[in-house]
Amino acid sequence: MKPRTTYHHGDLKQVLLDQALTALEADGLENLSLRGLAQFAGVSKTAPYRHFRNKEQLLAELAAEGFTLLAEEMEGAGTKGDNSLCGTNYPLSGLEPALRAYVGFAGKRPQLYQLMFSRHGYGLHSDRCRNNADRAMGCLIDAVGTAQTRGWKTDQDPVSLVLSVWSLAHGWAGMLTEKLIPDEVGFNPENWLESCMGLLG
Amino acid sequence: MKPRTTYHHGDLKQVLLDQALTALEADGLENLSLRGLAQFAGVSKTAPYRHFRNKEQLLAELAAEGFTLLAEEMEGAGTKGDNSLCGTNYPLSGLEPALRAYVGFAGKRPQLYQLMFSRHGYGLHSDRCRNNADRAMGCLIDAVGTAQTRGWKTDQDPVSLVLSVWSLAHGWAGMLTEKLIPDEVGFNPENWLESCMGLLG
DNA sequence: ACCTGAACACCGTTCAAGT
DNA sequence: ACCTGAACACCGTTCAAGT
Repeated sequence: MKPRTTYHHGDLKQVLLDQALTALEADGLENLSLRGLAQFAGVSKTAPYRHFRNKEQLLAELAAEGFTLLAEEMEGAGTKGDNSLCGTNYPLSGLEPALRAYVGFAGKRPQLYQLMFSRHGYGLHSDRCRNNADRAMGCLIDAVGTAQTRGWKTDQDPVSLVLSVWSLAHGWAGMLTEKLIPDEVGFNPENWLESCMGLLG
Repeated sequence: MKPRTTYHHGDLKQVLLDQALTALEADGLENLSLRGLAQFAGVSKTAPYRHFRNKEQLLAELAAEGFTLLAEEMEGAGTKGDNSLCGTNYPLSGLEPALRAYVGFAGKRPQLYQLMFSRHGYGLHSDRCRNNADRAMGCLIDAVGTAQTRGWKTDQDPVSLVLSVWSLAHGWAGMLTEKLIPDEVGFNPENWLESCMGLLG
């Protein structure tokens, strides 16, 4: 954007990643180009190759940043059960804030969410992705486990139950990020969460 | 592929669509090119523009074909309740085959499923998409409605309930098409359906 | 009514060369 | 250690011209 005075940029890698996130959310993955990012950073078209093996690796690092954000959001959501509209003694009181945080993240950063969970293995290859994905999943696992100790769906296998609950959250996230529900229906994250809890409860 | 003898192809539009589906499932959307399709059909790079306004419109027609397939699959699934492992008098006996058909479609044609439900409005613009999507959704609505008349979740709003059930199915479809669950977990459509019914039941 | 060829404005990526 | 410029092999798309 602004021309620089030194031959070396100094902070190119992070600028490229930051701008990649901005451009991703603004224009979508299909309009994200390495050349465009380079131009924004005021650098030649091939300069990004000094910091990323290729486009895919840049996207993988972006996905890794996304998993870090998701983990922080989930861990800060109070899944221990202090944040529920239904009262703290309700078995699902920890699950509700966890689902709210998860789907809220998808709603705030739809394109990043889609990138993180798209095939191509953006979310699989790096340890950083895996570790932070595990942190986020850990919140869900804890919340489901707590609910089971309080008598919820005690006949179900814990692993199956977590996967089913995650499916529900991932599905709703997909409907949001892909804009599948017409505006006329008038649904939003909060009233969906309500009907979601109704389905689970 | 094979060179043709007449100046006019005769069947170009459908050949392009057929090959688009084949190439989509084989190599993914990001590797699907109009020029590649034209070359396969043995035609110049610009010939496809005689049949489609642009690449997006070809993809939209492909998505429309997908919704037709999905509707047929769902309507043939016996959602009236004759096809359940749990017995025909179980309230959810119609929901089970509907979910199996829906997720089965996603598992068989993952890339087409993703295209149909991706943003860009591939699934929104044409009436043909909408009509067939409505047919498929109708099966789900019927199955949920039947379950409610048999006493399942009678306190829930029918529309919310359908959306939640659809979220669950769409979420599982996403996990399949995006290969989110490691093979080690050993999950497949059939044992997921079981745990899914456990969550709902 | 349908197909072609040249042309334009984009891509990702490689590589030898510059600082 | 990092950045550049030319070059290559791709894209989607337009348009005047061909059959």
